[in-house]
Amino acid sequence: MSTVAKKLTARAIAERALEIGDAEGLDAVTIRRLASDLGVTPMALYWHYKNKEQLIIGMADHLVGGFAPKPADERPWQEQLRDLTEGLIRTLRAHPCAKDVIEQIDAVTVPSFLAVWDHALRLTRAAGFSVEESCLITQYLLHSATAIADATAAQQASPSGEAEAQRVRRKRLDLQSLPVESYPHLVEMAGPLVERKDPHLYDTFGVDLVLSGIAALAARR
Amino acid sequence: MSTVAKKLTARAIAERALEIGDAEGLDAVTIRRLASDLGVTPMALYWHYKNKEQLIIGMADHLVGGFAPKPADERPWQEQLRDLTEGLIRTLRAHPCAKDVIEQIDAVTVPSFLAVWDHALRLTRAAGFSVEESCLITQYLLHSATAIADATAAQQASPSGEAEAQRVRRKRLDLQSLPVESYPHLVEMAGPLVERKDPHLYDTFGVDLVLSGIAALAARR
DNA sequence: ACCTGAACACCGTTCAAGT
DNA sequence: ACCTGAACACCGTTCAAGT
Repeated sequence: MSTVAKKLTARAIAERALEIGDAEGLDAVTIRRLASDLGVTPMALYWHYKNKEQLIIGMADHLVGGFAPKPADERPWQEQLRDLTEGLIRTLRAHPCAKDVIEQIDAVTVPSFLAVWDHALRLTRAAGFSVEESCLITQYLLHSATAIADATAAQQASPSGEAEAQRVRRKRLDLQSLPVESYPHLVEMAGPLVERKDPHLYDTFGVDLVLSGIAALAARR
Repeated sequence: MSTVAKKLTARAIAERALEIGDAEGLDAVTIRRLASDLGVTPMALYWHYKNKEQLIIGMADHLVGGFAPKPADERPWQEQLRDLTEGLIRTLRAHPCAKDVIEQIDAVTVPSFLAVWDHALRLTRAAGFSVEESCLITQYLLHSATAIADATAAQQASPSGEAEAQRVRRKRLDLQSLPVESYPHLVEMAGPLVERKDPHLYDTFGVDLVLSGIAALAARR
């Protein structure tokens, strides 16, 4: 698999793990599979990561490592927070397995994410929210960004990509064959519910949804 | 383990799986462990669920089966949507493993969830949103409700509950020992970020956050 | 219809040993 | 410092067979 015999480093391992996860799903990222791809013994990986949890943290770190929030400036916090959110979404969207990676770990353990989070906290504090409220809002923001990025990410091929398309068709048929009198809206909206989402709608409408909620609460204090 | 030798049904299996998941985390829910708890061979479960994915769907179904949305009434959609959201949160909060269960499957495959979803779609349509927008909003609502419920759920004991408390203390110390000049807010807010959340704050502020975002977008169309 | 037994092809991880 | 080999204690799942 590895022709050049690249040097085995924590970074190289995380990169290969992300490639596998993006192409075949996070479930395919296995210590043994990863080692075999890297032309090495499974145990070799334990030198660089103490266990699989640390490896996934490494994946997350490499994932958001590509994103650095702009430094603080003089614009209103709303604009800066939108910038941050959109940047995060763009970064996460580059990796189909981003959502699964983020879900499996605690964001607070990811080194490269600390700067993003601190920045977000500064903005919500500047908006007038309390400490507890800021914690809630920033966690909520991460959640929402992840969901938005995932809904429009490049198609993730569980097995072959063709099998995935098959599953989508199956699910739409399941929805459409539901009793119309019980679930009128599900039947009517089966297509949009199940198919790949329009990135533009999510980038504008989705981000608006999240940020205008925050703005509304900031305005009423 | 089982003294009464209860009849083995899909329902009994899902219930036991939820008990294990709530007490020890979803990772502890294993076909073999579950079978042993039920006093039966692992293969016996395959009669009732075709594979593990179907079992987890069964768990989700049993989870939200305890919640039925109130029938449509004449109140404004905002109030009805808030009712729905709060009901969903209360239901999910009863199970510490609810979040992990929901994350592992597609909500559209959970029978008992279809009624909830159809109801939510009706309300967003009534609010004037388009088909695509309604899909986005209802998925977003499920996500947010799950996150809110999880943040305030009964403590989930990974190993013993004591080990979990240990992890929390560790993480707070990690945050507090970060360089203050680089991450001033993380250091300052280490406690609130890492500790169990105040249910009241999440129930009011958190739900407000989500619903006021929806209301704001509805108002501007 | 409902369950068992044995087997297959995997996992993550430990521990001692090599270089 | 960095990697290997062998072993342990698990997984989910299939398939044939029992009642």
